[in-house]
Order: sequence, then C-alpha cells, then structure tokens
Amino acid sequence: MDITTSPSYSNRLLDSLPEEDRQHFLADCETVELEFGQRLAEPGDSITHALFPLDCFVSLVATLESGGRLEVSMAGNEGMVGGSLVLGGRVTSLQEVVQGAGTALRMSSTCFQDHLERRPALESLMKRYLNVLMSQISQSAACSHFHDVEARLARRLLMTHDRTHGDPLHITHEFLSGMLGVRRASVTRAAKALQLRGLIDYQRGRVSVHDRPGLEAASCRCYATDREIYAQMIERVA
Amino acid sequence: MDITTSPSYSNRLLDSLPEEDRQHFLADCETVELEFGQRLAEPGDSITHALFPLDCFVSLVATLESGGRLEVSMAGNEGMVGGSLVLGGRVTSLQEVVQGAGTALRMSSTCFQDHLERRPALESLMKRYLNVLMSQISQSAACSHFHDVEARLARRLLMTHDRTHGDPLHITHEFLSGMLGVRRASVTRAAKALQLRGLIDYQRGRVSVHDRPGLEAASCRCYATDREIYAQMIERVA
DNA sequence: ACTGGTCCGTACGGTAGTGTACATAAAGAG
DNA sequence: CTCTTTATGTACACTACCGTACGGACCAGT
Repeated sequence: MDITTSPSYSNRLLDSLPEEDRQHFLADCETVELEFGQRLAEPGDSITHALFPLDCFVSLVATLESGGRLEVSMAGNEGMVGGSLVLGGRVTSLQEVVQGAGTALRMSSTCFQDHLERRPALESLMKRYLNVLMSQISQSAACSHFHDVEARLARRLLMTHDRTHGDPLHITHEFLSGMLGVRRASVTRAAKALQLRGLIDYQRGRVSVHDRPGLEAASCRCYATDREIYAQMIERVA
Repeated sequence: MDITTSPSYSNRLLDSLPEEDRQHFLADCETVELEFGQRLAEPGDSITHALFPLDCFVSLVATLESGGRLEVSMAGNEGMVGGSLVLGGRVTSLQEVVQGAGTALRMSSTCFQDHLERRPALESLMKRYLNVLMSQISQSAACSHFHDVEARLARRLLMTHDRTHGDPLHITHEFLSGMLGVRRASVTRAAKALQLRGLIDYQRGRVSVHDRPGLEAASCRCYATDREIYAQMIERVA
C-alpha cells in the first residue's frame, strides 16, 4: 500500500500540509503496528518519537500518585502523539495507551524537531494542533467534573467511533472505567441505559453504535465543542 | 520604582532570561494595574496582550455552555497569561479572571510574537512554560475529578498564598466556589474544617494561612506535584 | 442608630456516585 | 464438551456533594 496517496489510510493532520512538505515529511517516517492495550509511555518517560495514527488511536491519560486515572485527550488519525516535542519537551507527563489497534507513522524525536525547524508550514500546523489539544484538555477537565457518567460515556463512544471510522469498537467496561475515572459498575449501568434506549449495542468487549444522532443527543455538548475547536483551528485555517 | 531591578517586584519567568534578552523585553513592556474580579478575557476573545503578573495573579477558568466553571490554572509572578500566543494562537479558550489585584507587565500580541521570533532564549523559555501549563492543566483535571473539596481547597489556598507572597488573601467563599466548581456551602464547610484544625483563619473575605505545613498535609499531593513540574521545567533548565 | 448589602452558617431532602462482593454468562482453550 | 478465563449484571450500605433556602453576622453609608 502506498501511504502517500491512499485517502482511507492517512493522517488528517499531515494531509493538511502542502504537498511538498508532506512528501518530505513522509520520507522520514516509518510505519509501526500498535496493539490494543499497549502502553506507549508512562508519565516521566522521555519521548522517543512523534507518532501519527493512521487507523489506530491512542488515549492520553492523566494519572495521580494516589492511583486515579483520567483520560484527558485522545489522538487518532486527526491528531498526533508526542505533541510536547513541538514545545521542545523531552518527557511526557501523560500516560499513552493504545485504545484501538492498527498502524501509525512515526518519526524519531530529533528528526521531528529538525523538520519543525526547517518547515514553517509544519511548525505552524503543529502549533495549531497543540493549541487545540490545550483547549480540549481544559474542556475535558470541566466535562469530567460536571457531567454525569452517562453523558460522558456517550461522548467517549462517539469520539472512539469517529476514530475507528465506524468499525465496531473493541472496548470493555473495565477499560472504559479507567478512562472515565469511575467504577466498572458505573460504566455498566450507563452503558445499559444507552442500550435500552437503542443507541448502542454491545457484548463482551464489542460495542457498536446504532443510533448516532441519538447518541449525540445523549452526550454532553462537549463532544460538539471539541469538534468545533478542531475544525476552527486546523481545517479552516489550513 | 525600577522594574528592571527590584527583586521583590518582578516576574520570575522573565527573571530567568539572559540579562540582555530581559532588558530588550522589558523595554517593550508597559505596566498595568489590575483590579480584583476583573475579567481580562472571555472564551473566544482575541488575545490582545501577553501579560506578566508582578504582584497580582490571574485565574484561568474553563467554562461550559451549561454554565459550569472550573479553574484549570493560575498565573502569578511565576508565569504569564496569554500563553497560546507562543503557539501562534489568536483567541483564548479560557476565561481569565483577576484573583489578586496588583501590577503586571504587558506587551501587545504582535510585539510579543516579534520578540519570540528574534530571541531564541525567550522562545525556549516560553515553550517550556507552556509545557508546564499543559501538564498542570492535565493534573488539574484529574485532581478536580478525584479529590474532595477540602483537599482541593487547601491546595488552592496554598497556590494563592504563594502568589501573594504571604499577604492575607482577599477571597470570598462565593468566589472560591466558582473556582473549585462546587457550591458555596461546600466551600464553607471545607473552610470551617480547615479553620477548626487551626490551619487557616478567615473572616468576611479575608483568609490568612496560620499553619502552612499543616495546610500542605491537608492538601492533595497535586500541590507538590505542580511545584515539582515547574521547578523541573523552568528553574532547573534555565 | 438604623438600614441595606454582602458574606457566612446551617439545614433538609435528594442523588449520583463509591467500595465491595458475588452471581451469571459468553468466549476460548484443550 | 468441559474447563477456565474474561466480561457483564446486580446488590447493599455508604458518602460526598447537590439545590434550595433561610437566618444571622458583619460592614458601610446616611
């Protein structure tokens, strides 16, 4: 497969680069296969690569020393992992967990920073993405604090759905509970409520979205807000 | 007063610039007086200035369309307001509220971005600060979700105390409730608990810290973590 | 000294979540 | 086809915080 052209197998962020920059960039990337559940990094780890998901996606999880875990962002083919490289960062403060298996492009940190210096269009794009990321993390903070589990679950399923391009999702209640920062039993209850309303269907780690508009209505406004921020900062400007 | 030399009246971020860069930078700054409660920006507003608090401090508040408000970060003389200018951003996604009156330095956005391009040391510093900010916002998200009001209040009072250099704090329960994202009554209860333990004293909008170590013990670990991140990224590297 | 405004104390019932625990059900391995 | 593992369902007592509401305390102004 030619990753430089296939539209169904690309990274939207890189796609919005000018053609020349994009070719240069891809030339220095390698592809990697990511497995479900794989931990790409723990807080404090040094960042070895910038990663651009193609058909997979990765959760960014804030962890507390007391043990709490809360997903603050998610990167699929609309984004990247290792954003703080853009700020010259060497270590990550977030845990990075592969939530959807698949393929990604990656480039070593040093090489990535080289490209950033040489290619203004790339740097500008990455900066805009980081801006989006900060907004979304802030939004996420408020959302987790104020919205109930059911709405947050709906939002989260939609976000996952977007990043798997409609395939049924491989995700257990246990896993979701870690991301939402609640008990597994709370996820079960919320998931059942959504299922009873015919919005989703699931069985043993496989979730499928039945009624997308309904799910959007059940989710908090944060889902839409997130997309708007992205559209405004990345798509409209590019 | 000569803002270029007075140690008790400076911005720690700018202080860690090389002397020459610092002088250049200060030459293009003006001073402004900020009043308690003043809204510097609402979400969606365009950013007019980069702001560097001297003896005042500003809260960064995430707001939801449903009305929820949650403080995700705070900038005193250890930081700045308008950080996304470093990423080329033109609009803020956070509300900016003056929590402690006082003086700040400011520079117009365009001028600031000029300086960033011309002065690598400045750009590097600002990028590191932004990295800190992102880490702290993520931390904040998890903290607000998992820790109880009393611990979060203790943490918040310590953060305020740091930024007012020990002066008694001018802050009401009402105000705190907005920052912590809880009812005023919840603040009252938590504050009373802290007062009964002799950690703080307050009356009608004036809070003083009596037992700092005790307050640190009552706060969640997030307070210490925040400081460690800052020390590691800004002080140690500079 | 009264008055109005701001701020704090407290109370009540209600609810969404918690920790723990155990039972059931489906998938996969042999 | 059984056994084991993994995933989901459910239950119970409990807690932190909610929305609302009202009374009291302190301060400032006339």
